[in-house]
Amino acid sequence: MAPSSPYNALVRRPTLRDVAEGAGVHAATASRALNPATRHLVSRETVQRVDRVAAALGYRVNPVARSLKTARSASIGLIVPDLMNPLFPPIVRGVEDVLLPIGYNAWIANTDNDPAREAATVEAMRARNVEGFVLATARLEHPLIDQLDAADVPLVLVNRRTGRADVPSVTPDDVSGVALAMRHLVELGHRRIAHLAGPQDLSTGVTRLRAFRQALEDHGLEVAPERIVTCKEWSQVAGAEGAGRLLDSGAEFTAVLAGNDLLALGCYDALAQRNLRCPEDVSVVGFNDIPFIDRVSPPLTSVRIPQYDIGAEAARLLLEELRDPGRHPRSIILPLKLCVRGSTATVDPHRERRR
Amino acid sequence: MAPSSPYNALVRRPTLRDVAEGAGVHAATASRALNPATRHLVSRETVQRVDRVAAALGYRVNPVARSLKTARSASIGLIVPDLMNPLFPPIVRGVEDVLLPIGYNAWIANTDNDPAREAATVEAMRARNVEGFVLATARLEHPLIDQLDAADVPLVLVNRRTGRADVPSVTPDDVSGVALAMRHLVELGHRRIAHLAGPQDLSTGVTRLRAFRQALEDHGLEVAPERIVTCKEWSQVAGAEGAGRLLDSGAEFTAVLAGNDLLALGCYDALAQRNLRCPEDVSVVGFNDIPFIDRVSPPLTSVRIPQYDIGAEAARLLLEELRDPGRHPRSIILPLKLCVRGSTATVDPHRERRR
DNA sequence: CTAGGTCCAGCAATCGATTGCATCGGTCGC
DNA sequence: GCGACCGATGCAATCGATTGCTGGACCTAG
Repeated sequence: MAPSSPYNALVRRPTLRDVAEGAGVHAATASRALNPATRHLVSRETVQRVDRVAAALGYRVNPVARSLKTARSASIGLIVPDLMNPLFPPIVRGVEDVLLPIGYNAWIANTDNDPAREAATVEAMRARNVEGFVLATARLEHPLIDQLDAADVPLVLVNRRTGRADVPSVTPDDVSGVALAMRHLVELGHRRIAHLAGPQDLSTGVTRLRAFRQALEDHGLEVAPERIVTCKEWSQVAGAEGAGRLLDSGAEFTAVLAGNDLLALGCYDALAQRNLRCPEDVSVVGFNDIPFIDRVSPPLTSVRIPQYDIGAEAARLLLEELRDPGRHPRSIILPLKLCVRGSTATVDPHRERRR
Repeated sequence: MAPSSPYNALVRRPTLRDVAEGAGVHAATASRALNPATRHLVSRETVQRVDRVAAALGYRVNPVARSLKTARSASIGLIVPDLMNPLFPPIVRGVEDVLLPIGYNAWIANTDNDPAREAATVEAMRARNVEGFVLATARLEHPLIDQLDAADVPLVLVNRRTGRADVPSVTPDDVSGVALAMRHLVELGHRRIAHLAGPQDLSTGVTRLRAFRQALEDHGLEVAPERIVTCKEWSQVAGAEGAGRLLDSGAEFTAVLAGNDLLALGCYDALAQRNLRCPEDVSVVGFNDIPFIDRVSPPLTSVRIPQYDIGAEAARLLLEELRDPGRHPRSIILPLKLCVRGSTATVDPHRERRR
């Protein structure tokens, strides 16, 4: 159907001009009548007339034109490092469930942990006038975030934070989470506990490691450097590799606190490869309590993070920022709880002596 | 900083006019010089001059303005029913990995299996001039898809299809997949096999059920209606409920073919609740081989779907459609293979007699 | 020497909505 | 009875890029 078709008028999306014409008013008046914020500038009857015509024609504002004019978009960018990590989908849901009902859209993007891809995505979204970002990709050193913050782009970090101070964020209370896990292990009789630490360029990795050390001290246990191994990334493979190093190093321990669930899974692999059993030989605790982690074998004892709430709170925080930009940045720390499952057991005194 | 700040010129994103001015040409010329498709209309030197100025100013085209004018957007919509289902993230990745390198963006959205939310999202995306859709939400009866198709919106369905014929799609070869799974069970000695069927308003649910019946016939086994139970949705809860009905009905069977992995997990739950063991008492086969399903207990034997490839192929198909809209719709069916794991075992002749 | 053609670049309209300012009729207060 | 004000609406510029058309410069062929 050629654009010059006589039926064109019927096919084309109605524009504001069509509505205005139908209602016998100027487009400006129609615009004001349709917009709740400016409706009061237009007489009662005109508003009704315009509304009726708009409904009859099935008029919907063209967001592209509006966005060009207003430099806004009623949408925000939601950037996650890796959608395949089960941690993130629930966060996405939380964000969406808060934003969608009030007419905001969340544009989801995956960076694949690639800063270049992240920069490109953020740039593309900014060019499309997104009004702010929820970022789940923060590193301790994160030039892009510094730059966005400096440019006063509304921003909320989730899960992880950057080294810079005052970017609003919603994060789990990692310190308490580690403390919970450690108390659990100590109560089971473990004294020599190892830590599979996460990447040390991420706040979560650093914070959990620090909290691990602190917990050891709090329980009067020795802080043995050989029981701490750092993994390059939050993945099962890296976890297996790290746990392998730990096991092969000859370090003595009866339990492992893994920096997150994927590392814990990797730890399972390393144990199995060496014919060690969990929890009989080594207890393992994870972090995040990602979906389905209660179904692995053995079911992983893990620190539960309120993933959905993190997303929801982040969305609310961002909306606050959008509504009143001058406001002092606020961060939220959400409480955690420990889910005890089959991967942790009391330490076997016999084995304990042997190892 | 007020918008009238003297530094405004430095702060503001450079526009095409700025570039044109800097290069001493008209904006139209700058536009043509910058656009590869129209570059040939401009003299060599002018192109170079404009390029240089654009680079110096850090000019980037405003996609909103361009989109308003051209009614295109270099982006497509990617609609999934439920991001929390681990099946979908790999598909998303596949789509992104094909589109991003060629300058297309994928706007991801989650419908939460809600047709209203889906319609709203699709409408919002169309209003933003997305050039096409990859839909993972197809139902057999799907008015929205019919409507999009009728409006000649470029469309590719993934994973599921609609009842209407000629919408291009990329789907797994469900029939062969079921055949593989069934042959495996038969080879293990199973003769009485039950099916936890998926929703019958989805092509996957229907196709797999039909293939299940066919496989029974092919192996000369009885098609016993009491061994077929339908689940309302693809979820663990629905699977547990369905398997519960199956187990409590008194139907006799030694193996269950679950319509997908989540149903299989639910089946595990129902078995555990009744103190039945898998695979000793009942073998279970899943479908999709979602991430981590090899880690559950027992590791699930499942039909592997090339999830990433489904996404990638869908993106390629959509690009083809965009490049030459007249073309006849083409669909792709991807081959599957069976991953045999711990949830299936030879049927125990003793138990077989007993049940 | 001129008609016709090619190449290059500018002009101006356009996409669709928003918004500061002007206008106009009418009311109110003095 | 007149200026001030107010409420309602229209006018026109604007956001930033694209593109059909026009026209000038220059070349070539007849």
